[in-house]
Amino acid sequence: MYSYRYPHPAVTTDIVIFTIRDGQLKLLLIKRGGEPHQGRWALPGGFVEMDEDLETSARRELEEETGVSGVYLEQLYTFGRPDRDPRERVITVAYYALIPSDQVRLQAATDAEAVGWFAFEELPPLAFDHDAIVAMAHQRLVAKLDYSTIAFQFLPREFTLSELQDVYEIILRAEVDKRNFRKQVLALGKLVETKKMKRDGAHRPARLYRVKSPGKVDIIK
Amino acid sequence: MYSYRYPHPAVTTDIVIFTIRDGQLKLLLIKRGGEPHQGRWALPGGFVEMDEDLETSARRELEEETGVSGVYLEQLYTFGRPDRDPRERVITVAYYALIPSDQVRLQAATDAEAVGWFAFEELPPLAFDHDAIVAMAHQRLVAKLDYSTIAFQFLPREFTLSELQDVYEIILRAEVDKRNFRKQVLALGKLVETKKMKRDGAHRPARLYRVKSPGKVDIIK
DNA sequence: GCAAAAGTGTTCCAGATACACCCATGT
DNA sequence: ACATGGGTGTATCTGGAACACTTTTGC
Repeated sequence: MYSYRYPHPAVTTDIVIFTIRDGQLKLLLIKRGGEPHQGRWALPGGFVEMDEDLETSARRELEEETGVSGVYLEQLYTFGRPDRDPRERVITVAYYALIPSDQVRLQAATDAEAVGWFAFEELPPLAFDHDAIVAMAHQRLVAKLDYSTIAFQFLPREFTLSELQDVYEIILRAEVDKRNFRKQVLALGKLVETKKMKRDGAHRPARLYRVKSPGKVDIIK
Repeated sequence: MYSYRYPHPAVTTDIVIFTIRDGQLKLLLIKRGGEPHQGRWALPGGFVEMDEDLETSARRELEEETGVSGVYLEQLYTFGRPDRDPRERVITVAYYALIPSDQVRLQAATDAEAVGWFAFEELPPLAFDHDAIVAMAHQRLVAKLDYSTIAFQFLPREFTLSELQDVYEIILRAEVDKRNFRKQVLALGKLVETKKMKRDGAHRPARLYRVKSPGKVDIIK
């Protein structure tokens, strides 16, 4: 037992994990195994341990659910309405993560019945206030697409410009002009072309590019 | 005594309170009355009560220190390094607030030796990791100046365009072209002119304006 | 009448937008 | 040979930047 002179809230981290798969923006949810909201889908997350940093806690949860590490992770917002969890006062520091589309391999989740990727457009009802967290994460993602190089984080180490354009079109839900897109993205000077080409069908092969400083997200406006 | 099966961190809110006074960007600090960091300057803040929302907690601290309410307040970031407070694990949800320059009247602080406004450019050494919090708040403020109407929050109900321009010049530490500034700010359609003029010296009186929706901060880009 | 801040338009430039055809490949 | 996605350049538009003089007041 741990005792304090004043009441202390519980603190958790929850993570909105985005990826792009099958031409859709998807996010990872786990089915809750216990009460409250048993059987409902929820964001992966858990209690912050006393000797770990908030971001460390989020990365730990992320790795437990997806097996991935070293991906882009950013603190989103802290949610603390007193009634957001019926058990006790729980304040959650929400993060969001972007997983390259080739690194998606789910783990057997420890404390959840099931894990699944859901299209952002077709989410099931979520536990707690997780719909508000997801909404804010999506808003942040869309905003950052515009003024940062965050989109690169969805792609594998080497990728074609068309694949990069797809990321933008899927997230923005809008078509992008190919010539302008290539001009602008190359003008950023953040990409280098490789000597490799990608061949995947009855058409001209596409040049593969990679990011000059992978993992780094730059502000570009 | 309050007991838990697992250890719980303490949670506080700290507030970076900005105002503009004497042609300078200033922020409010309190001198710590107790250990740790006794006698050092620190951000106002305190423990979150179990039945209050995080923003409510921040507003309560704000009102205790400055007597102001109803001002702009926004969550900034949550800081939770395990060693940021030597007493126990303390996670702080940082907010920042903007006080109109005519509403500054300090209260007798309850748990602090002294309270004072400091120019942002000449801050004393701060307690805990408060320098990092202040740096992030300033960065956010500068960024928001560019793509939102946040600057209006520094001004009284009625103000001149020159006063508004001063806010930008002080925060950006750069001169702004008067004609372009007025053109752009009026084109936003967020201001209405009043019939009043401000007379304050041996020069032409200035038209007073007010914000169409005070309290509201719009994204403008 | 002079000092001091308020108020006012136009030109220029750069970056964003719109737009259509040829290329390399697999079948 | 044809279907498929890859790759490329120019003209136009628009919003931002630069820039100087007249007006109204208090003393």
